[in-house]
Amino acid sequence: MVNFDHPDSDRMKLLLIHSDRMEYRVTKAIKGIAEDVETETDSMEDCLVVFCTVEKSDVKFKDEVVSGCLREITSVAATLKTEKVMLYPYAHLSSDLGTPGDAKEIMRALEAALSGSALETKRSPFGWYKSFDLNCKGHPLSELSREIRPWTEKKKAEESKALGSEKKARSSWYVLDLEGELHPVRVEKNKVKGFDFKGDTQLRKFLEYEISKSRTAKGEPPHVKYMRSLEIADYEPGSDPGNMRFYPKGRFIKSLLEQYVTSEVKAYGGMEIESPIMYDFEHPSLKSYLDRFPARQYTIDTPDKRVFLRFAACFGQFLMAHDATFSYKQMPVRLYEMTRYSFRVEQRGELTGLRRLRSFTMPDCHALCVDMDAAKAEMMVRFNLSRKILTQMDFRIPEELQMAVRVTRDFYENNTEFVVNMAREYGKPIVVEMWDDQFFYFVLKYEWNFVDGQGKASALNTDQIDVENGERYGITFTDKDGENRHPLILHLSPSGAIERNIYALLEKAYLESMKGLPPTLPFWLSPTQLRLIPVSDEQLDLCKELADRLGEFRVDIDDTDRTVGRRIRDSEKEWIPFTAVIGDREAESGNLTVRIRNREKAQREMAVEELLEEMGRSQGTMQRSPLPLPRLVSARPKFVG
RNA sequence: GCCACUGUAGCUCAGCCUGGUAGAGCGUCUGAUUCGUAAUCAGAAGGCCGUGGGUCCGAAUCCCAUCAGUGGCUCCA
Repeated sequence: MVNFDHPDSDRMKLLLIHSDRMEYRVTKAIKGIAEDVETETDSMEDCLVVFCTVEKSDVKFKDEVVSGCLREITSVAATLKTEKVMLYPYAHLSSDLGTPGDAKEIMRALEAALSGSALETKRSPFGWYKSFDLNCKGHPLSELSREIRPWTEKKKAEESKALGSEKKARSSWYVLDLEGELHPVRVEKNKVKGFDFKGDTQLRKFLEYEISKSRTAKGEPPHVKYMRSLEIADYEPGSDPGNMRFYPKGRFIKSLLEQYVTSEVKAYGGMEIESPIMYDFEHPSLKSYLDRFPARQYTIDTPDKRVFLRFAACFGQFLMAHDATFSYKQMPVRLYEMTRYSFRVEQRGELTGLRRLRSFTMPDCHALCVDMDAAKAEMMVRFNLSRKILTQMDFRIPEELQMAVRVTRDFYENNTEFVVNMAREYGKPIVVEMWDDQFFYFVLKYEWNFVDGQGKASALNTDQIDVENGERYGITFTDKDGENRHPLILHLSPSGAIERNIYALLEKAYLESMKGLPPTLPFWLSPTQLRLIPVSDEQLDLCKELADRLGEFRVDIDDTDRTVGRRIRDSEKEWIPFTAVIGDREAESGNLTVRIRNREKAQREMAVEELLEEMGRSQGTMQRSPLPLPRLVSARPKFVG
């Protein structure tokens, strides 16, 4: 389905002949479409004759087609060392012609463009039957055909336009401390200078990653092995790179995270909606938005049009907001969607494991605000929402995440107090990247970044103050004075991509293991929370009873025909937080001997009630969900190795 | 997207340099074992050597292309 090029029929076709002499004579006008002619005959010597056919779909991308043709013709002419070109409209290269009117327009534009270059150009008239004499030089390059793909041309043009604006985006880097002092930072020998990090190596590493491009990575990131050995996710060679498969345990973890984030955003006041994943390239609002960015969308052909896959929920929510009626009294209006999926065609070299994907699941919550004061106040509400969500996912804030604010100089100078206050709320110094001009649709965005063991930084949450799209999408609200105004829009992803949360959790576990602690997942996300191991078949029924009694948690039973030691090992390799061996002793006493992961060789005898309490404390108030796999380990397929 | 490296059994890898019958451990299956906190024993099955071309009497091995993965660069709405 995914297809970057037009189908074969959707191409401007050129046939190029390197000729000693070309001469034509008009014979009969075709009624209704013939151009006026000044001369009935014309000729050219030692030239490149270009037969051109304008196809139906070229019409949508006239400029791109003309510039593509110009590029091809001038390049061929240069190769052949000729400076003369004869354009010859030739309908017979296509079975899907454009209209004569469009064809004439494109032909004329092409003629003008060629004349504007160094080439001497003639064109035979459009809409006439003609006779012609043409000889061909006959050398290997004297007969060539070219196809101009308007879609590709358009993409190239968009890319260069957007990349151009990115290149111009010059920025300065600072660390903002809690006293509100802005410390300019610079790079010397791959080390960041200008601020005393006072042992906050993660913040220092983050800055080094951001501005000094220093990379300490060796080998693949550790989460890749974990994601496979824990049967969470895996590469899918049958898809496009960056599109992963999720095994039952991975789907389960992802699903719990999705449910949790959604429940928090709803509690904050986000109205959950659902929007299409694909959008029309030719929709005017979308078009000008896309022009802002390099073309990194998946595109697909529908039976009737060419569409792109969304890269966030912006379009769906903005188009919905455009048609909604609301006033300052209902604001801020908060729209929310857990996008499964958003798509970005990230560069091949940037795709590793779960850190960055081409299809990903991202919560996206927009708040429509009446003015800048309201936007700033709302941003702080969401700031705390993000903090709660990421804290519950087990990230320690501010220690484990590094905050960066990207802001225009103008906005910073007028809102210094606001930014300083954000740093204070965050609880430690933050990185500030300041642009001299506004290149994107927002004047301020912040994000919290996770720095992994290899020193690579990835943004988790982010929120932005968007000053453009209210107008671009024609979103309006009625203000107190009865006037219609465009809202400011906040773009929040309170957790960032869910897949990236899993990446960060796994990398965090690896960092723990480097300190000599067993790697773990948060209790509430562990697919199995308690494993029961019957010493022999005789205890299997007792295990089933116990599993039922502990049924508010996810309990499974390793009934395989292996030694106890081996089953303990398997349980530890699965990172199961609680493991209990059930033998005659337990059958008699009614108590459990529980092995607790994440504590130094903790092995305790406890009553069932005690264990329930202990697990209840670990669970807290977090989402619960039943076991995603058969309760008996012997009944499970193995998905990886 | 660019440069480099890698691709052999479900998994991890040896074999490739120097072309000539495809190997190990783990996992799986079968049998034995009913076991007390990180690997019970024995046997068997399992391979278009990523894919497509080329060179050669002969290719896992040499050459080209392509796909996939990894590192670096670039990039990250």
